[in-house]
Amino acid sequence: MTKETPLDLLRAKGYKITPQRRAVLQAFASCPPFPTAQQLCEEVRKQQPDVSLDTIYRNLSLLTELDIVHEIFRSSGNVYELADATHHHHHLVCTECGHTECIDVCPMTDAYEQEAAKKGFAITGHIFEFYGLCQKCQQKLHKK
Amino acid sequence: MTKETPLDLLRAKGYKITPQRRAVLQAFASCPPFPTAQQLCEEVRKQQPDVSLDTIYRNLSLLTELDIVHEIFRSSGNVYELADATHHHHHLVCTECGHTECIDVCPMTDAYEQEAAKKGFAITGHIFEFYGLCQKCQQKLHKK
DNA sequence: ATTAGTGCAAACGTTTTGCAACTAG
DNA sequence: CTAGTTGCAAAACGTTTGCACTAAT
Repeated sequence: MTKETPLDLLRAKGYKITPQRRAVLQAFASCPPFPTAQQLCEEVRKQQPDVSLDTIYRNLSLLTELDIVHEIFRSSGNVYELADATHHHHHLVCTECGHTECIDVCPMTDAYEQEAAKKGFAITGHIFEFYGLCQKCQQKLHKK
Repeated sequence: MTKETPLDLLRAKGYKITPQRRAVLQAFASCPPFPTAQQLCEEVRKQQPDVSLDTIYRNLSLLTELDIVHEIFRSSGNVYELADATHHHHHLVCTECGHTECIDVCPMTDAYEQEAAKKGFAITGHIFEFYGLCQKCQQKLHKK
C-alpha cells in the first residue's frame, strides 16, 4: 500500500532523475490547470533558464508513456495533467476560450468494455469531454 | 420534416455551391471512414486534379462550423466525418494503428447538462471515445 | 565508465494566412 | 456586377529528430 511517487517510478524503470525532470513535475503545481508544453517550459525556466523546449517535450512524452501524466489532445496544441494527483474525472471545455474545468462524473461501465470486446477491442482508456460555452463567453457572445 | 441537405444549408446561409465544395462532400463517400484532410484532398483530386489542399481545409472548417461535418482531434492530424449521414454514436480508437470503429452507445444525460450548468457551462456537444488495442494490434504485440 | 539525457539547430507535418485572380449567384 | 471563393506561395504552429556534448548512476 506504499504510494509510489513519480520519481520512484522513474528510478524503478531505470530512468535517471535529472534536474529538468524534477522541474517538469514540479511545474505542474505552479502552472494553470492543463498546461501546454510551452507553459510548462516557461515555468521550468523560472528555475532553470536554459532548459530547452525539446527536453520538455521529451520528458512529457516519457511521463505520458509511464502514465505519470495524461496527454489531452486539443486542436490548438496538446495539454497535460498530472495523473496521480487527480482522481479519475472528466472535463468541461469552453470552445471559445479553451477554459477547462473538471467534472466529477464518469459513465464508464463494464457494459462498454464488453461491447468493445465484441469488436475485438481491448479498452485501455477513454475520454469523455463536454464542449460548450463557459459563463464569460456566453455573456460575451450575447452582447454582440 | 423536410430533410435539409448540406447543399441546402449552404445555400440558405448564403454560401456558394462550388464544384470544390460539392466534391468535398462527395469525397466522404469514397474515402475510408474518418479521413484526414489529406485523404479527402486526394479523393477530390481524382475528379478535380487542381484543387488545392487549402481549399479543402477552408471548406472543412466551414462545414464544421455549420455542423455538416464533425472534426475529431487526433494527435497526428485531425480527422473528419459527415455529420448528417450518421446517427449519434461514439468511437473505439486503436492507440497502435489508429483504426477506428463506431460504437452505438451514448452515456449523455440531462444530469450532465445540469452538473455543467452549475459551473456556468452551456453544453453544446460532447465526445466519448474509447482507446485501446484492436484485435490485430493485440496479436502483433503478443508475438513480440 | 557507461548509458541515458541534454541543448542546439534544423526538419517535419499539419494547418493558416495574404493576396491577386476568378466565378457562382 | 460583386461578394464569396479559389490557387498559389509563404508562413505559422506545435512537435520531432540527429547530433555532439554532458551528467547521472
